[in-house]
Amino acid sequence: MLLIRRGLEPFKNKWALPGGFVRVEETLDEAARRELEEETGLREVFLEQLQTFGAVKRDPRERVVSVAYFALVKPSAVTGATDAAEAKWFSTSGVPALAFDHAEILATALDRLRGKLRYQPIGFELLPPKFTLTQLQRLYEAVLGEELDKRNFRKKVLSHDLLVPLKETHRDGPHRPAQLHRFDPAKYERLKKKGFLFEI
Amino acid sequence: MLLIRRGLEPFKNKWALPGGFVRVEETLDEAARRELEEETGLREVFLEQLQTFGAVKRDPRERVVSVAYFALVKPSAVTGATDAAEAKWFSTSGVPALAFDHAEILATALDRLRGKLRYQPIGFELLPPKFTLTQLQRLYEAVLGEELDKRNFRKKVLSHDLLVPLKETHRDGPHRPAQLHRFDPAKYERLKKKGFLFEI
DNA sequence: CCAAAAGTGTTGAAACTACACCCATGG
DNA sequence: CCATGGGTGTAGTTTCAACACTTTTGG
Repeated sequence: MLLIRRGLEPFKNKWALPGGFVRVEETLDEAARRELEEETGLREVFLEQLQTFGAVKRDPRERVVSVAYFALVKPSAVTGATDAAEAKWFSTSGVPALAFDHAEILATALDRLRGKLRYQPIGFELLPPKFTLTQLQRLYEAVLGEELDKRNFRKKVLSHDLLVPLKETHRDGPHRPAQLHRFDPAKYERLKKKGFLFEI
Repeated sequence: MLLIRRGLEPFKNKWALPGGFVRVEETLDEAARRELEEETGLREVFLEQLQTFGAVKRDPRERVVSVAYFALVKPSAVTGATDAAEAKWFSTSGVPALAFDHAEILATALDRLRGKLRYQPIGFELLPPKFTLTQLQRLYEAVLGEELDKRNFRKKVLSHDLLVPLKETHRDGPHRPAQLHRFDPAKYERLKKKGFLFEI
């Protein structure tokens, strides 16, 4: 996940989720996209409203209600040109103490991601356009936090008839090169809309 | 669903979802519970944040962001003493035109309810403490909008080992009386917390 | 005795789990 | 030639869907 180090009080020098204020003339979704682009330079990523946090004292200065969003972003795609003073990618296992109630927000986001991954094909947002089945499996294992059986995983994924094998292979070290795949865009969109039937 | 008829402009005399403003010294959840109690007199019901709606012109007067909640309430439990000038229960099939973007909010809530019903035991919030398996099945059919096979439904529900058959029966017309059941509270709470494993 | 809802089992198909070996390559 | 990850098939078990008749009661 992408965190920024706060430059101002309160919680000065603590890590926090990136965020900002909604403008009067933009929707919540637009505000989230704008902030994300300011932080990462990325557009056109998966972005979804997570939940709204409204505990009374969550900001010690005054009452603040935050509408949290979560985006799925490939770290490799972030070119480094960020808005914030200091921004850094963290893995789910090595999260530092966070400012405000951001730890709670993060936990909620992870729960949601794990839940969604099981019945929606959102994992693919995190992969490059061409990928190997092993990369896809590693992604699922990272998010779900458990190991998956290689043969069963492949059977399941391929049974959805969503992946197109490419003519290219991915060479990576002293072993047999891996078949590259991409999504069938039409089928992918249909599944994403309907939401249904993924489950690994 | 419970709708109220608006007494003031804008959308005067249109039906709308019940709602109100969050106070500075209360959380969002507290505000939702307070409003619900003012409308229906009910406390201790299932209540969950749905989503936050923030389109720019959703209220023609000024910019308003609404944090929508949905509650599961037995209409029979509402004693009639409501806050609003006119309140009425509607079925999902006979919804009138709604004020603001409330039709969108309602559609979102129904989607969520249908989704949740499949993997969380929330349907039970809508039943009396003692109920028959047929009542439970009717509830699932109403929410999911499809007919279910009686034998398969019973097998599935009973397999969760969540229901306790009572000594009483439910007499209701010229036919065999139905066995009444209640939930095993401990198992029910555990399932509700964990969320997992329901699926009909 | 009749109408109406309650209650109950089986079978074939499909999906899931567990599991072990050969393949192609770079060094 | 060897170490490394890529790739493949099967069998036993479990779960799912489809389907029809008997039971108990009130009128």
